[in-house]
Amino acid sequence: MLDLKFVRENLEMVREAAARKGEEADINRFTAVDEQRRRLLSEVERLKNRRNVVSEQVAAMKKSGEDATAVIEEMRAVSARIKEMDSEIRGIEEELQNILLTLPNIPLPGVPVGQNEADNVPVRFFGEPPRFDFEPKAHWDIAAGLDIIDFERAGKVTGARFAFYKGWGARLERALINFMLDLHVNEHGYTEIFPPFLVHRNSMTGTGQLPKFEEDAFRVAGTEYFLIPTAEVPVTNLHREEIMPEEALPLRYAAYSACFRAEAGAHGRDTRGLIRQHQFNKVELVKFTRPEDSDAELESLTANAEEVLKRLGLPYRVVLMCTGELGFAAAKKYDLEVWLPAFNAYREISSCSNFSDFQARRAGIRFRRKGGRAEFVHTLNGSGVAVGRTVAAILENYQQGDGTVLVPPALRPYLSGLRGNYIGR
RNA sequence: GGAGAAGUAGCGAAGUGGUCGUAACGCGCCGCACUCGAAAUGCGGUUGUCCGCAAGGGCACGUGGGUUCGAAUCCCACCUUCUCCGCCA
Repeated sequence: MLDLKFVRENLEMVREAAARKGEEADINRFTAVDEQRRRLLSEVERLKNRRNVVSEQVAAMKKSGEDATAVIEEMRAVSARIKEMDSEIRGIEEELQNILLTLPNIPLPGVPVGQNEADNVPVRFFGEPPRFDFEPKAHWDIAAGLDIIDFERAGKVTGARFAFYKGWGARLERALINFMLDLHVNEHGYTEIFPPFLVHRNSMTGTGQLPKFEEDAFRVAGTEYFLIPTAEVPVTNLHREEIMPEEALPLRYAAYSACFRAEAGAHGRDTRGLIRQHQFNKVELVKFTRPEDSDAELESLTANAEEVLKRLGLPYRVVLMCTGELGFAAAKKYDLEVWLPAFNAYREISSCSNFSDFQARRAGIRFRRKGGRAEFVHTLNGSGVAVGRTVAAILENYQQGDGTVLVPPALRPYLSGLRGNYIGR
């Protein structure tokens, strides 16, 4: 959410920033509602001041035994009018709040202006796409051959876009979660969090998933609980409505969670395999920083996520997202894209974003410098990394001509009982 | 699910219809004094937010309603926490 005063004073910038993100900001309606609110507010405040003054007089009159009936009668009318106006103002303020909640964050300087994927800027590459002396298979075919992931039965039991992991498939998934968490906690200095997988509507609003994107989330019928689309939601909201001392910053959390996404509007895309599931596992990195540190912290967060792919020996590239691809809440974003041989392309496996104070303002997350006023923190997060897509990447990049899959060395300590370093031999 | 208790500033806590939330008091924090320095001590300061060019004013005692000329204080509903009982992985 943007600051009310900031929007009022920078209408053109807000409109432009939204346009560059490919969204529309209804500035005219904002201005109309904002002005109406202020008009009503000064009027009702005058009435309230009168009520306060007169109430004091009533007290004094009663004390000295005077008759206050006339003033009380007058105040009855004033009070009724105040009640009417208060309710009108409440309606106006709700509308204003709803407008503010739908204004997208403003991109940071240095973010390339562009409309779509084509305008993103690759900033660095790691590794080489592997060469095969056989026709490489897609991960779902490899998995079927090894009998380690069962999509068909998941369709029977739950529905499309779900999977059963089985045997070494399940082991591989669990090994990756532990490998990633250990790396971030032991070597990168993050504190491990295991969050709730359901959150209340307020938390979804705090991080920006609501109110605009409700159709992308799963909601538990008859409740205000939502299945989390990412651990970002519970972990960022961990410090909602808090004021922390400056020394507490930066806070760095690493959280495993299952993630649930309705994938509305993705019908027909990535229908096979692990790339786009309704439920997937992810290790998420979340940071709270002082405003002046968020830029550097985004770089280190991205580097931390990259380290996962480096150690697994997976070829990838880092892409700086253009304004049109930033999404609603981000001010700057890098995507890590891993090489998938079956797609003959790089595909997103992590998304690292700086949200500046956008989420902090929505969620009321602040800090106080010594002797200063409370300021909003900056929040950042990034996948460190998506586990299902990592499984896909390992299966495809490490597949062998005989249908087996070599396990990357970094993962072997997490797969006790594996004979000969290959799944399927 | 049943019974009970509680939600006030960064934290603890007082305040039960009208000099008052610039919220007593304590802790913490900031400044000053004392000190070679620190501790201890003393003095002073320290909520947020909104409207307004300003002067000034409004709002907020978990949330939302209600009663009243006037509510932290009375009434209703809801949320959260705690204690006991029941159930339970």
